Amino acid sequence: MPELPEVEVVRAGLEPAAVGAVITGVSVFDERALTRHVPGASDFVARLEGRSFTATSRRGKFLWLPLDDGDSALIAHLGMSGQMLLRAPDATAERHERVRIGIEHPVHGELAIVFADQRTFGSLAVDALVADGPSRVPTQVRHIARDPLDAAFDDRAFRAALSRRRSAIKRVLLDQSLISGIGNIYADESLWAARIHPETSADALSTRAVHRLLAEVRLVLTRALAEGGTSFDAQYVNVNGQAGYFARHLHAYGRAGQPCERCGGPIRREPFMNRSSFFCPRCQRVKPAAD
DNA sequence: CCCCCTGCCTGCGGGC
DNA sequence: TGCCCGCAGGCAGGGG
Repeated sequence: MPELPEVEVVRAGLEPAAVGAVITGVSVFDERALTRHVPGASDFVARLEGRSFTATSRRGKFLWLPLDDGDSALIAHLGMSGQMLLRAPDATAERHERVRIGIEHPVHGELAIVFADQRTFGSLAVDALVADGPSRVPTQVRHIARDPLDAAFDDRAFRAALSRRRSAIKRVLLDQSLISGIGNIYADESLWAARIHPETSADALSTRAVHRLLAEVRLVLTRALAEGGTSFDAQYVNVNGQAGYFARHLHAYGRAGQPCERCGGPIRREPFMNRSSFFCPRCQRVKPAAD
């Protein structure tokens, strides 16, 4: 599923092909892929054709490519099953192809950026860039917090925010307005690594436990990125259609009933926010470990 | 502000 | 074999 590492793999894959490329044509096959672009398909197309991409950027699970008008960007959110694929300009349609953006790159020549999405939770848009401190972000990204791999992420402010929250720590990790880029998989993996029960009240975590958790979040995300992300099925692939390899390194997520690799006890699966939490009830206690 | 809930979608696999 | 249903889950928006 596309969380921070997967979106970053896609961003990095688009970068060499997209930056400096001119948009030669845009085809919208399914308007549901433009739910984030309120003015509709014809406006979307008009704002892209003839423009060039000047960069690629990402915050949390949002990625965007600024345009050469200097004031707008193509933004993409992959939802659960969105894919951004680089294809030959005449490549046959993908199974769930929603949008195709033809580009001409000064070095790589003609290419197509294909947005395919089985469950249509993802979408594209052209959005205005607005100031956000020293940087500029699309308006739709303004409310998204910096992610834990961002140098400007404020650990102290995060800890202070946790101390004011009584929600379960896992729920807080999934709140993109507080810390972005973490989804169900990496929340479970980080909590397992930090030995924190997902239902622990955020305000019950010691300063030490918060630091441990942040360190594990960063380790998990960094390792997953190095492995090209987590792929369970065909839903997550990079821009060349290849799966990532981090699934083989998961310690908790998807391992219900299998032995915890730390203590040997069985990993438990529990319903959580209309999905599941995977954790080790023996080494992840509701009370944070006193260390 | 904080918290909680719902709607948005499709494909797959298990159960009968 | 074929049907039904549960499940996967990020995010926006609205109500309390």
